[in-house]
Amino acid sequence: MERRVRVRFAPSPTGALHIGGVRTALYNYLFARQHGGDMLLRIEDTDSTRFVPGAEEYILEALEWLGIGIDEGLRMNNGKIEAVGEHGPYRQSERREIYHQYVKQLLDSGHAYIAFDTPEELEAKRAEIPNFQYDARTRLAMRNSLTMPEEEVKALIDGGEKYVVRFKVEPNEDVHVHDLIRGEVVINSNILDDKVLYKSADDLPTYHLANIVDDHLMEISHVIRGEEWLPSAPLHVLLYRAFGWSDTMPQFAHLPLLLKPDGNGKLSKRDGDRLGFPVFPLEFHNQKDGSVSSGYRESGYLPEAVINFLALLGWHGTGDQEMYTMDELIKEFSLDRVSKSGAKFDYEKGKWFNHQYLQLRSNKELAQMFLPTLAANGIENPDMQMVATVIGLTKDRVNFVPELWEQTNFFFVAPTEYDEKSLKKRWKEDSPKHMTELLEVLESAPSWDAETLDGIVMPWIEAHEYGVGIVMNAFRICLVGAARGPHIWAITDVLGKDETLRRVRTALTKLG
RNA sequence: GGUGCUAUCGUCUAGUGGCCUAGGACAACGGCCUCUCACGCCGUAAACCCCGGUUCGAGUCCGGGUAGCACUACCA
Repeated sequence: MERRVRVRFAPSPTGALHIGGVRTALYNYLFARQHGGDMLLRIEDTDSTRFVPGAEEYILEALEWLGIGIDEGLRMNNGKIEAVGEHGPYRQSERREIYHQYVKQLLDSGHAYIAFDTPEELEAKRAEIPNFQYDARTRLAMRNSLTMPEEEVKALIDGGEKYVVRFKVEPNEDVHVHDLIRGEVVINSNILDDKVLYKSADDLPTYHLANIVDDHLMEISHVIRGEEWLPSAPLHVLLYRAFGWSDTMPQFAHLPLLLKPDGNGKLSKRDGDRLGFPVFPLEFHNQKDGSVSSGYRESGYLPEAVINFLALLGWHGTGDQEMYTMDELIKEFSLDRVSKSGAKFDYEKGKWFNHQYLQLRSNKELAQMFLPTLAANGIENPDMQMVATVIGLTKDRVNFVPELWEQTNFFFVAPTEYDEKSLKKRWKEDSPKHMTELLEVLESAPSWDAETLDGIVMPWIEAHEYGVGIVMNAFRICLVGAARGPHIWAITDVLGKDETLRRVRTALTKLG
């Protein structure tokens, strides 16, 4: 009775893919891979009014960047969207005909009915009656096929009257939902309303109907989605039953929500710019309202860092391990180790993860990634060997690739001014004298490498009792422009003899 | 308002009745390293929501309370 594991990620193309959605996709992916099953991607675009152009491409591109592979449905292939699989189409807007027959099935079996109440009428009703709900207690007082003669219903439809199909929820029944994370959840059907399943206005089903029909037809075995869906899970159970699909109903797992780092509530798309960190994987240019939202990729995040960070927001392995590769996650992940409570989004930890993964990347690779930042600072066609070297010297002090510039700028551009604080603390009365003498010592260096320089400079300092700190810090200011940076001989090594001496002379002129 | 879910350091979490004088990580703080700034290393501070019950024994099980969150659309 073991069923092939088939899971799906089914976003709506209503904008950029929220980071919480990314985590849902990730958990689905990990679960599928672990069980040797299939990960499907389906687009749920049944609300034509909320469609945002470019959102679909964005979602697919984001998943591709993160390494969340799609086995079936829609996916990116060389920058183009492709559909793979035998259960298509994978866009709900292209599945109209499929839904028609299932709407009819429910209508014919008496599990659903046609309703003509307009949105305005319903709004008025809700204003008039507190806590109004379209259900077993009220539907007989509304304009629907339960209260109107068959001929009238037909006449209205033929006359082009807009209508919806509602699910007929039987009252007072305890509906059981078995959740893989939360256990048994019981909800009485009285609190469920007769949900709209289909709207004739745009000839499209609503989420609930489309979702159940598609999951059934696509042979989904496990529905792993956000906790916001838990309240409607009983409705879905009832729908499976109405269709006669109870025996193949997928298992449910409702994931804890991602919460705002400050205050309370679930993390929303707006929190990103408000709190100063991205809530989207990629930068998104909303073609509908012209807004631009920052993304993890553009902020300098490595995909593996985002994956690791997200994986641990709501899930934890058996030990104290924090660093996980995707393969390790696939091996270790399990739904019963997913937390039940919501997780506040901790951006600081995300930065730490990126720092860790940055150290794992090769200097050569990082040099390539650093190119745009260099270009932005006027450094074109740099010596890549040299770039890799300076990155090796400084990468352990940054969290993001672009931050490398602050650490390495002096390697590319000689200081034109000198940091005042450093000067005050490290540039002493004797410094000009020391630097002048140092110049001579360096000139006489038989070769230009750390060992040699250290071998002649240190004894010279000692012989005159100048103090290592005093001399070296002044020297550092000449080369860097401030009291910071890697080991001094590492700097001279990259700069070379000519440039090193030139910088000391310049400093001598400027600082006196 | 109704229904549901949840509840361990500031944050993410470990903990499935004795191994818990509650462990790890991020952040914070202190120290070490050192020519500087960092990194790194070492250390410190920091939590079982409350009240009952079960039990020889409860962070862990049960009940109640409280709080937070989600849902309550012809949105997903």
